[in-house]
Amino acid sequence: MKAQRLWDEGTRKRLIEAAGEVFARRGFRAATIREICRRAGASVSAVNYHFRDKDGLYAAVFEYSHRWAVEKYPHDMGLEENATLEERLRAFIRSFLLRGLGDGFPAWHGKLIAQETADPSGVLSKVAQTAIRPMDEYLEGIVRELIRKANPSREPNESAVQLCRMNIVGQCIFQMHARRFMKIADPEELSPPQIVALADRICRFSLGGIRAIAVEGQS
Amino acid sequence: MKAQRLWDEGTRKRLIEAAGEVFARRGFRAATIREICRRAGASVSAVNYHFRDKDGLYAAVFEYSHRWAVEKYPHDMGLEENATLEERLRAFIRSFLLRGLGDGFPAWHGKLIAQETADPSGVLSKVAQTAIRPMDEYLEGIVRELIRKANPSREPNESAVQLCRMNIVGQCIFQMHARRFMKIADPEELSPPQIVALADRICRFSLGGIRAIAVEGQS
Amino acid sequence: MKAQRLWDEGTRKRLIEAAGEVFARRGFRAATIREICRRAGASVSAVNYHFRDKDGLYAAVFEYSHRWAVEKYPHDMGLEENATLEERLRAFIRSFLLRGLGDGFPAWHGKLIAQETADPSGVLSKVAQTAIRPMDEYLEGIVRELIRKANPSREPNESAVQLCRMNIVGQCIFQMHARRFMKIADPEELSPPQIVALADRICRFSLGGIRAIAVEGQS
Amino acid sequence: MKAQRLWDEGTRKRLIEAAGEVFARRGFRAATIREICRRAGASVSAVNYHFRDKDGLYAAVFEYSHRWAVEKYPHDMGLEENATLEERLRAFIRSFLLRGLGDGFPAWHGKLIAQETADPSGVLSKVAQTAIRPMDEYLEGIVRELIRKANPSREPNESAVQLCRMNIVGQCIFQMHARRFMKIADPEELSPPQIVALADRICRFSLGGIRAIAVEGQS
DNA sequence: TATGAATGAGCCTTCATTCAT
DNA sequence: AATGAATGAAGGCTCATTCAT
Repeated sequence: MKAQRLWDEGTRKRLIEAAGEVFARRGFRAATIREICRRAGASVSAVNYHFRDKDGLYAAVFEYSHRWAVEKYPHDMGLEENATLEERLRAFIRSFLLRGLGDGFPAWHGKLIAQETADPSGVLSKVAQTAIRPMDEYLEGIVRELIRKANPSREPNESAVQLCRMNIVGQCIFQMHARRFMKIADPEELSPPQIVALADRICRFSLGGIRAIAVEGQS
Repeated sequence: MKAQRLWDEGTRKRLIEAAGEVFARRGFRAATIREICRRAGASVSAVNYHFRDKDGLYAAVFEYSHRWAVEKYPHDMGLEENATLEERLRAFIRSFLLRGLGDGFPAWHGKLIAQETADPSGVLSKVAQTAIRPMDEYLEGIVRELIRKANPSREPNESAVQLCRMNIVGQCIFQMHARRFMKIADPEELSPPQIVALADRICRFSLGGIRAIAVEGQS
Repeated sequence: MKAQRLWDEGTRKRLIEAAGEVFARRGFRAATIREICRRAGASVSAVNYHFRDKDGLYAAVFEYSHRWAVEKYPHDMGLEENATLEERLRAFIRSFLLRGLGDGFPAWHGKLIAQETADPSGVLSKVAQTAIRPMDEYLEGIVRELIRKANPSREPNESAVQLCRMNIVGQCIFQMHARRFMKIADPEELSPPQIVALADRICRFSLGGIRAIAVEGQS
Repeated sequence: MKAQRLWDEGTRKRLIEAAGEVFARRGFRAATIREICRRAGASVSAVNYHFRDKDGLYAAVFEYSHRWAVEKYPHDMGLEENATLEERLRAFIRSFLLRGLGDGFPAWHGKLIAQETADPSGVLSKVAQTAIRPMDEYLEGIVRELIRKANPSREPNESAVQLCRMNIVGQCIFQMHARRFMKIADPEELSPPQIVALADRICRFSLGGIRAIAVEGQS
């Protein structure tokens, strides 16, 4: 009976997983319900039945992957309370990249966000903000403190904080896009250790950048 | 006859310019021939007549805007021969951003590249490489020398060079995307001076990042 | 067990009542099972379970509302045996209009017939005839006698009888349609007294018409 | 060349004519673009190309048939200036019925109006009013004068005028519907002389009705 | 050179229906 | 007795493309 129950929920779940893969690869607009359903082994009407809309399916996928991503790769990656700012930035970048690189559904969420960044579907007004805003603010806090620490003599310039935050996010998202665009690395995805190593270098780069920005206008 | 010639090129040119605007704003897939032709004041068949394909039109637009962009905003922005590496990096970022932010057709090319980065159309296999590779290599050279300069004691690590290059490009492209995604800035575009100022801060950030990467593994 | 029985009939009955409302408002084709079931608080399968078909549900609704209508508004409206022909015509028109105007389920039946008149569903072949034919014949008898009375010198012309009958029905049904089509009256339905008053004027009009037809060809 | 021109316009025209037939028979909602295009020997996209929408096609059909109907069967049917009120009413009813009974496209317009009366498509907000309102007002004027003539002692009661007008229209429209609903007459349509004869009897009936209403409350 | 007419493939969606439980 | 899950058929619409002129 339980197996049955699982199987009953199976279609819905298979639909979400197939959709996650297709949306992540093609983006919202270019993805077609037909392809998704074919992969899921379901009829096209199934989407309408379970999610009402293509929009509804997209929102469901986003929410699903968001929940999953936050659970598996929290922003602080399980850091201890007394972690340094640098450690926290590194953890953040690691989590961000782990969510968006690699294959399989751990990476949907980041890819969806990357897609959404480049070509907003307009579907995710509320849900996307609830997913993205906290992330932004979390990063913002770290950056602000890093700037303050690098230049304690004055209050962090707000536009400098925003600039640094965007630069960091930009570097990460570009990694997600670049792997499809340029054939820099093979089509094969990065392994988690490779992703972590990449994250750490981006962190190092960004720390250097933040400190340079922090002392802007002084030398 | 000359009038004829001019008029002939007129339709073709209006088509390209209208297409540039639409492709830049919507991306290749979402752009429709109808909208382009409506803007150009031409019939839908005109595209197929002049460019054979939607693909053909896209390629033409890309090539056109590329030529235009390189001419108006060369990589080195007219720097003198004996300019420092830092000055050359700053010039490069300025040119990159000037090509992709702002409105009007000076900004098509960057926006096309940004779109292409996020959602490759698959149309630009050859032509895109001819446009993008040289740019990459030019930047690569600057970065390599900057790393060498920051850490003359050893030969620049190749992967470090690539990383820094991608980070710089990522920051720039993100600026192009972000303005549509987040409502950080109004829909109104940045003015050239604002773009230059932004470029200079990104340059400062990147120089800090490059130097941090250059000494990686040493301290 | 009795509770069970009641509940069983409850679902069926709620379905019929919800369907009556929706069919009356939208017509057979435009009505959707989903809307009906939503209103009835039942699952969509319930229709197929209880009535086999959308057709079956429609037939059931028709029969139900017919039975109800005849019971509440009989053709003669409880007239005495010795009522005059004019009184009987007036009663008939009153009952016809009371069945089709006004809101709530007393008015379903007339509205269903009005819909069916304008856009036959093809579902009600037998059942509809059993509902409509007697009504027609009843009216036919009244009309025939009125013609005979108005012109006793000759046997009523059969085509004249049919014409008058159709004219009367046509006037009544048009009242049902008109209220939706023209904004003659507000969306708000007529009260029973208003309906009766309207019926009486249509009766007066029709009596004048019948008499004019009765003497056709004589003056 | 002219033949070509005619043929070029042919598709659009064939579409309108096929649509007129289908809309008249099935109503707006039940009619399908596919059936229309099949009959017209055109692809489904042709509708979109020529009329943008199913709505657009419907509006075009309505306008086309309206223009045609008014031209062929004007309200006054070419009556002379000094025609009596009775003659004018008869002419009106003749034109109304000639527009809606019979087969072929002379009868579309009336059938469309009959359909629209029973189940408003919501498409014809403006165009329908321009077609229907004048007709209504024209009839209204005749009816008002007839009432005044039948009872010169007092000003015609406005609600009486409306009632009579609606009764007349109701009788006519019912004739259009009835032929499909009841099998009173064969599926074969009426010939023009039969239609005229029918119209004249309805006119006689209505005159009797109007006079009865005119003296309402006096005897 | 340039275009209006027309098309076919494909997309999303709705709806009545069926089936296993 | 009743239902949730799932489906197939069909509908309207969009879009890039072709063809004759």
